[in-house]
Amino acid sequence: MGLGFAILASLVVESPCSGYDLVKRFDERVSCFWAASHQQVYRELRQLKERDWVSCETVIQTGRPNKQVYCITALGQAQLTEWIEASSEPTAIREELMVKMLAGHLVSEQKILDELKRRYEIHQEKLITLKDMECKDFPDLPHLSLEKKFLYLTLRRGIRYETDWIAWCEEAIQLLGTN
Amino acid sequence: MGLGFAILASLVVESPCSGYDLVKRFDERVSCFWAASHQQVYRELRQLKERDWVSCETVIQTGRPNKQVYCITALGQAQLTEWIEASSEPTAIREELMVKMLAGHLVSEQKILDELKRRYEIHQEKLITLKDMECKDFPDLPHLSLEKKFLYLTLRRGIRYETDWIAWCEEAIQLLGTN
DNA sequence: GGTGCCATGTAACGAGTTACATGATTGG
DNA sequence: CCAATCATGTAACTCGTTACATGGCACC
Repeated sequence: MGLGFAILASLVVESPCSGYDLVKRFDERVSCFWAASHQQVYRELRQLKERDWVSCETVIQTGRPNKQVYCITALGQAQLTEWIEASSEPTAIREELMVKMLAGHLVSEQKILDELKRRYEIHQEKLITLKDMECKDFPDLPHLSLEKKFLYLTLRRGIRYETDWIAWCEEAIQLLGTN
Repeated sequence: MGLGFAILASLVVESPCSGYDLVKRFDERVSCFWAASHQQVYRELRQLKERDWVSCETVIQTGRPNKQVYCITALGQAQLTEWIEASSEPTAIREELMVKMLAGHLVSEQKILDELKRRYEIHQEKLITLKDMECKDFPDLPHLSLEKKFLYLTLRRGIRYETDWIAWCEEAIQLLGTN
C-alpha cells in the first residue's frame, strides 16, 4: 500500500485531482522519494476507490478528454493518519551500480570510469533542478508554515541525496583514476 | 534480473557457495545496497541454474544437512560482464518516511519528532557497524588491489548514505523543534 | 527440554515493469 | 503533417514479501 498512501498524501496536501495530474505531480515533486508509472497510479486509484478511501467525480470537458477527479474521503484520511503514526523501517536500497562495482574488475577500468562520470553528470543535473525548487518555493525560510516545513524537508532530503551521490562519484573517480 | 546479477557478482568475487551462505553474505556485506530474503535467493538460484549461468554440486555433509554448492559458469560470467558494461540508471527511491513527512501535519508534531529520533538512532547504529568494517577490512588504504578498491567503494557508498541520513534527521529535528 | 544455527524449499499474494492500445487537440 | 500534451486504461510478466513447512545438531 506504499503507493496508495503516497497518493492519499498528495491528495491531502494539494487539491483533488485526476490520475493524470497525480502522475505529473509524482514526476515533478514526489519522484525524488517515490516514483510511479501511470499504470501503477491508475490501478492504485481503482483499489482506493473500492475501499472508499477516495471518491471520484467525472468532470466533463470540452476540447479535451473528460477526467475523473479524485478526492480523499474521511475514511481515507483516517487510514492515512493511522499509517503515518505507525513507525517505518528504513527502505532497503537497491543499487545496480553498486552490484556492478562489486565485480567491477571484470570489465575495463575505463568503462567503469565512463559510467561513473555519466552518473556524476546525472546527479549534478538533478541537483540543479532541486536547488532551483528550493530557491523558488522556499525563499523565506524562517517563516514557513508547518505544512511548508514538511514539504521543505522532503526537498532537503532529495538535495542531500543527490549531493551525496556526487561526492561519492568524485571519491570513486579519484580512487580508481590514480593507480 | 537484478538479484540474479548480484548473486553472480558475489559468486565471482568470493568463492562458490550454497544458497544459505549467499543469504548470509547478503545480510552482512551486500545488504547495504541490495537486500534479499532467503526465499528470493533460492528461487533466483533455481532460475540461474535453468539458464546454465551457474552450476551446482551437492556436498554430502555429516552432522549437518547436505548442501548445494553453486558456482558461476563461463556463460554466467560472460552475461554478468555484458550486464556490467551496459550503463545503468539511478534507482528510483522509495522512502516511506518522506511520504509521511509530506502529510506530516496530520499527526502530532511530537509523534513525528519521536519517529525522526528513532530513525536517527537506527542510522547511527548502522553507520557504526559500517565504519567498523572500514577499519577492519581496509586498514591500508593506499595499497589496495583493484578488487579491494571496488569493494571499498561500495562500503564507502554505504557509509556516506548513513551519514547523510543522520545529517538530514538532525536538520529535520532542528527545523521542527524550533517553532 | 528449549533456543538457535544449519539447510532448503513451496504457495499465495502484492507491487512494479513493459508492452500494447486509443483518440482528440494544440503548436510549430 | 508531425510531435507533444491531455487522458485513460488492459494484459502479461517479473520481482519482492509473508506465511507455511521440515528436520537434525549443538549448547545451556
